[in-house]
Amino acid sequence: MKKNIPTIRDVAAAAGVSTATVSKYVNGAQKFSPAVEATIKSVIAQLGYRSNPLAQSMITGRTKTIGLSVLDISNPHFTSIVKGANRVALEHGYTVLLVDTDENPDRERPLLEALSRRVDGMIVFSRMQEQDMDWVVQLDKPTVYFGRLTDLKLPSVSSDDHRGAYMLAQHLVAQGHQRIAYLGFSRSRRDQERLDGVRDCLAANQLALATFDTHSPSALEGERMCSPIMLGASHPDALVCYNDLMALGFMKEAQILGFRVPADISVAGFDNIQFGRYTSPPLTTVDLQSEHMGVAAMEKVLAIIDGKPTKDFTLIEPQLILRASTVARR
Amino acid sequence: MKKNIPTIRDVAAAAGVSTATVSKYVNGAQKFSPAVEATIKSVIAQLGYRSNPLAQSMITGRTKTIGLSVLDISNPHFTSIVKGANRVALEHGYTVLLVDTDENPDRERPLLEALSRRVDGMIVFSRMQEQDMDWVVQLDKPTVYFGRLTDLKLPSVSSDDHRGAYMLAQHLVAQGHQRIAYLGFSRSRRDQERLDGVRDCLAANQLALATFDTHSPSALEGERMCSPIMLGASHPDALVCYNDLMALGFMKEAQILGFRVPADISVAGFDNIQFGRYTSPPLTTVDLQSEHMGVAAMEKVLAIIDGKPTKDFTLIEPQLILRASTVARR
DNA sequence: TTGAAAGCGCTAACAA
DNA sequence: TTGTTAGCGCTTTCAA
Repeated sequence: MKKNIPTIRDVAAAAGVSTATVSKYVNGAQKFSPAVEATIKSVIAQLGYRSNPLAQSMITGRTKTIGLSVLDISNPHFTSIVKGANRVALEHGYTVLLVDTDENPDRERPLLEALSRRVDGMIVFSRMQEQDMDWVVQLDKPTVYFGRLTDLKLPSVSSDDHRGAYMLAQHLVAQGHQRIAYLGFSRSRRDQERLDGVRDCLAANQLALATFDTHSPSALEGERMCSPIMLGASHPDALVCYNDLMALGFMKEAQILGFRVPADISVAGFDNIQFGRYTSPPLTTVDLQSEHMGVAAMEKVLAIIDGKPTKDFTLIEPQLILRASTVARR
Repeated sequence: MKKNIPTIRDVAAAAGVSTATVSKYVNGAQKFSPAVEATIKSVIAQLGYRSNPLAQSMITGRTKTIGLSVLDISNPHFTSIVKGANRVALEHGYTVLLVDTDENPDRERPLLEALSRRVDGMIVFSRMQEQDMDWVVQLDKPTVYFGRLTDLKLPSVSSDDHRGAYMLAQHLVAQGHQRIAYLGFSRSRRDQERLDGVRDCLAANQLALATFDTHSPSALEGERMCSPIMLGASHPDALVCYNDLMALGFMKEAQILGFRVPADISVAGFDNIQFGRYTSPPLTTVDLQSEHMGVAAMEKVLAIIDGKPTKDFTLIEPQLILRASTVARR
């Protein structure tokens, strides 16, 4: 079953032309005499020749591949990002080299360093501190970063987490909630923005904020933190979770503990993952436009590669999605 | 900011040795005199040299990359497959080149043909008919296929859908359900197996099966099909859905229509996606071991590449996950 | 243990 | 329009 894959030389020989001519024909680089064109065409068809992208890439330095690094593909937020980015890549004739760092920061650097040599550009979602990421810039490869950057000179795409959080908190306050709590994930960069957004809004309304933290941005952590939050002397009347996964876990556990959502406690999250629609009650959330973020990031990195103009920073507007997991208190 | 990336020649020159020596050193191909080894080592560190994987690949013909093609990355079933496959790949020093065909069969062939030249092996989840896939074999690239194959000579990994469906049906029958229906997705290969599994079990129990079909394996389709199923002269007392997404959509819509799950109708799906735990009621399902399928497929393709022995066909045992969306009728 | 030399399959000047 | 030639950065005989 071993086939001897035909090379450009085989085609050239069989067609009685030079390899350069075949190369130009394959790349549609110019016009040819009808005779030559016909011969080459038929020889290629007959031999089943296809150019070797590796050899091609080595010379041109372009791989038509974009590296995309995410923290955990099984989190629907990242899945949507991949979905959006992949669609745009495909439309432009690129493929996506996926890297799932599995929430393991130690993996990121070696993985990305290796990646950078095999792709034309990269899109990076990282949990590293900004000051620890200078090496990414040194990689000297068009790279788009997810999130806000203060010093690092990298183009980026970010959701407006502070704004989204503020909007959500504003809504909870307007609904008459008095004892609002935040269940965060402090290892994330975005956690602080969300926390600040909620806190700023509550402060403006003379309300205090209780905070809790988790070890991972997962439903299981939401479940685990439920009893500490709910079974104290008094419990919050509204809980903002770092993301929808946590909110899902929390709601489930709260119901097991005998609490009613939203009667006893309103619950909300971030991301607007599709599954928030299918819980009972459906989940109020801040739509960070994950898929759009993926689209924007891919468009940006492709623009950079093509030398087209593009903004250094793209901020994506969040949207508040109101569902039945939050309810007016008066 | 343009850095002149050092090549093996730069290293050789700076170290006063030949490129061949550097190459051997980098690949740890043999022993060296301490002096040479030390020099090369320090020069490499100083120049920040890293070998160009493209050039390397062109010569060796190995890219350390596995292509993985799925139908829709936003379906958690596929997400889990990717997760499992990616983990194994990483452990073996490989990366995953992801292809999301977006449930578009026309895309598969060109995408896979292009992919095949850039990877050492492929793992393919397809919606194409077996007889239309001979070209995959012709690609002459180690390829593992997801699903059962009758004629095509390709190693494969499959869930035992018939078995899982039978188990689920058996359970529903044992619970005393009399009017069981199946909400399928006939475009999928696996649909027939699941349908047969349910039907075989019901036939063995002298029970009839009503069937319905959908256009896509999605929650939205589950929602859409709810009224046709529930608002006829009589409705089923149990519904088996093609997958969990459909079941989630169906349950939500049924509740909106005023039905209680499982009191009015038991509902079950396939895949055991993590979100089935967070609905009310939580979803009974057949765990097809998606992540394990990804692991098995990646292990298989790597084994083939390494020339290690591996079975042509791996069948993965399903597991019935009982939750509150199904209930005894007597 | 080390190096010289011949490519891998292709592209990119430049000439013809 | 077509061909010649010189590599891209690396590995791999084979000889020293």
